[in-house]
This record gives sequence, C-alpha cells and structure tokens, in this order.
Amino acid sequence: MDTDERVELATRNTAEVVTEEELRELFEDDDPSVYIGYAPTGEMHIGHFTTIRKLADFLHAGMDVTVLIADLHAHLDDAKSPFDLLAARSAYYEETIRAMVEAAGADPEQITFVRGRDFELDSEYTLELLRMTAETTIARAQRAASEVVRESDSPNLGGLVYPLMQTLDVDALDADVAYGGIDQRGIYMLSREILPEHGGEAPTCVFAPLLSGLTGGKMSASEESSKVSLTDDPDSVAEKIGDAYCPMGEVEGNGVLEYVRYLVFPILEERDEAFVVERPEEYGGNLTYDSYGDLEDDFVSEELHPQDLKNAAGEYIADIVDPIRERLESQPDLLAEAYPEKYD
RNA sequence: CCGCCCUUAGCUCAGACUGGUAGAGCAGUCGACUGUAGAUCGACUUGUCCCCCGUUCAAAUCGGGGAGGGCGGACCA
Repeated sequence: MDTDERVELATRNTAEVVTEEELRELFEDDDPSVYIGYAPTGEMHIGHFTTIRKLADFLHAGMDVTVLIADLHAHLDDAKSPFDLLAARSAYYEETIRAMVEAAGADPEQITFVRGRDFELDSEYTLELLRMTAETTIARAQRAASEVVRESDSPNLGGLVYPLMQTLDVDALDADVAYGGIDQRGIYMLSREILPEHGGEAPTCVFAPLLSGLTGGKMSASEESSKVSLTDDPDSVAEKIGDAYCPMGEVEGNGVLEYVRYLVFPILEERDEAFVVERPEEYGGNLTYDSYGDLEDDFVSEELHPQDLKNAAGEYIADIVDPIRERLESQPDLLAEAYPEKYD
C-alpha cells in the first residue's frame, strides 16, 4: 500500500486532521503509532462504536493501535465513575471495545490495551504533571477541557488536571497520533502547545465527527431515545430509528444518515456487501447502493424517502449491534458489576 | 474553628415571612396532520417537598437536631 492510500484510509470519515502534512510524513517514515483513550464512565453506545470502527482503518493502514482505558480520568471528571467501580467499568469497557472491533471486521488482538493507572502513577509522570500544574493557568486548562469535562458552577480540581494528564498520556504511550472525537480538540491543541516543553513531541491529531442525536441536536449519553445502545435488541433499534428526527432531503443534523455513513457503510464495505433498501412497489421498488455518496445523493434529491431509509438503516444497524449485545448478555456480570445500581 | 446560604416533578425553579397534605416552564406520553421523524395544534402523566424529632386539629412551610452541597471569615510564628 502506498503512502497516498494509507493517508486516505487513515483520514477518511474524519472531522479534522491536524495536520495532514504531518500525518503523511509519519507514514513516509515508518508505521506510525496511534492511540485513543476512553474514560470508563457511562455505558458505551453507538457513538463510541463509530470511533472504534475507525480503528480498523488504522490497522489496515499499518498503524500501531493502542486503546487506553482511562480509569483515573473517569473519576477525575466530576467523579463520573465512583472510585470503587473503576476496575469493573474498565473491564466492561475493554471487553465491549474488543467486541466492537471484531464487529467492525478487525482483530482485537492487534490492538494494545492499557489502563491509565498502569503508568499514570509512575513518579516521572507525576513529577511532570506537577510541573505542568505550576505552568498552566486555570483558565487555559478549563478552556482545553470544556467540551469534555462536565460543566459545573463549582468545578473540581480533577477536571483541570484531566487535560494535563491526557497530554502526558500521549507521551507515555509513545503515540505519534492522538485520535478521538472532535470534542477532544481543545485538549489536544493544548497538548500540541505544551508537550514539547515537557519532554514530548506535539502529537498529530485525527478527530472523528460526533454523531447527531436521533431526536435532533447533539446526542446525549443520558437520553436513551437520542442514541442506539449496544444493549438494544433489534426491535428497540428499529423503534429508535423509526422515531428519529429525519427531515426529507436534509443531511445536516440527520442522525440516521450519519449512522449509515460512519458505521454501516464502512462495515458493509469491509464485508464487500451493498446497502439494499427494500421499498414497496408503489413507491418504486428496491434500491441498491454501493457507496454512501450515492445514497446521500438520492436522499437529497428526495428519490429516497426517510421512511424507506429508516427501515433499511434500522435493520443494518440492529444487525451490526446484535453480536455485541449477545456477547454482553453472555457475560452478565460485566454490566452488573460495572453498573450495580442499574443491573442489580 | 466560626458564620451565612441551598436541598421541592427527569431538568431549571416558584411556593415558606402570613401552616390547611404542591405548582410553572422545559422534558415525557398519547392522539390529529404528514408515506418517517420534526414543527404545529389537542389531551394527559409526573412527587419519600433531603432525613429524624417536636409544636399543632393540621407542617414543604414553624422549632430543634442531623446529612449533603455551596460561599465567606478566622488562624497565618
């Protein structure tokens, strides 16, 4: 695979790359390393899935992929995860991520999994962190983390240390590329700015788009109807997609279309399958799409009606999510121990 | 260590001074209209009023105690 192809693979379906020139150089030099961190807080959902799906692209592009289970971050961010549950939630996240990687058609064994506390408590790391706290203003740290850390009238210190630790993680994990949702942009721009002053190198950044909520607006992790959960059975998936905000011909803020674009098509492509819309004869009969672009064109021209799109999308999404749900159901302790208040 | 403020529906809060077993907005649910959803109409639902004790015929409301959260002061050899 030549550099152009590798760069194309690594950058497709992203919200932003900082910078593509840097990425190209990395590919020309060697096999770059990339990492993404997940703080094990609430239950994982389809939004996580799209970022994880992309790990398959990185692997195919020959990159070294590391997934950080950022356990300490999960507590630092307004104690989103109680300290006592960090281990259980980390175990649940790792297993679920492995299942998603597999569902995306890649091999989880090719990915290195790391826990935050495995290295974030090392004395060198801690020492550098303390230096950073002395050299970073509260306002700067707050601004960097504002899209990630929970907002509050009386913020805790943890939320300020959070972006600094994430910056040090890049270096500790020896990552050339920092990958994450576009909400992480503020933090990694801080990293690019200060990491060189603290013994590291400015990371190249790849950002995934954040999916719109199914009810319109931003996806809310706490609002069930705004997202598909990994524990949703096919009926629930169909119902949520059916109830989704999906104006005819409109692409902007259309969660259904985004799911199809960022999750369904890449996976179908991996399986070498086409996207088939079953449509009643009275509306023109079935439609087949080999690429998302063709589907979007038909949707914009209103050749493809939202109801027909929803029917098809619901089935494909349910089909993709199903093996993950089954895997979680086969290990009930995972969820029960991670979220005891919900699954007693 | 001291003082002050806050805690009421899923969320933001009103009600407390002048006791009579609770309200608004948003959210949610259900219909109508659309070949989806949304928007728009129409209808509807929602509560250990933080906990305990006391006063009272009657306590979200008054008194005492406690818990959690916030703010400030004091101490600074």
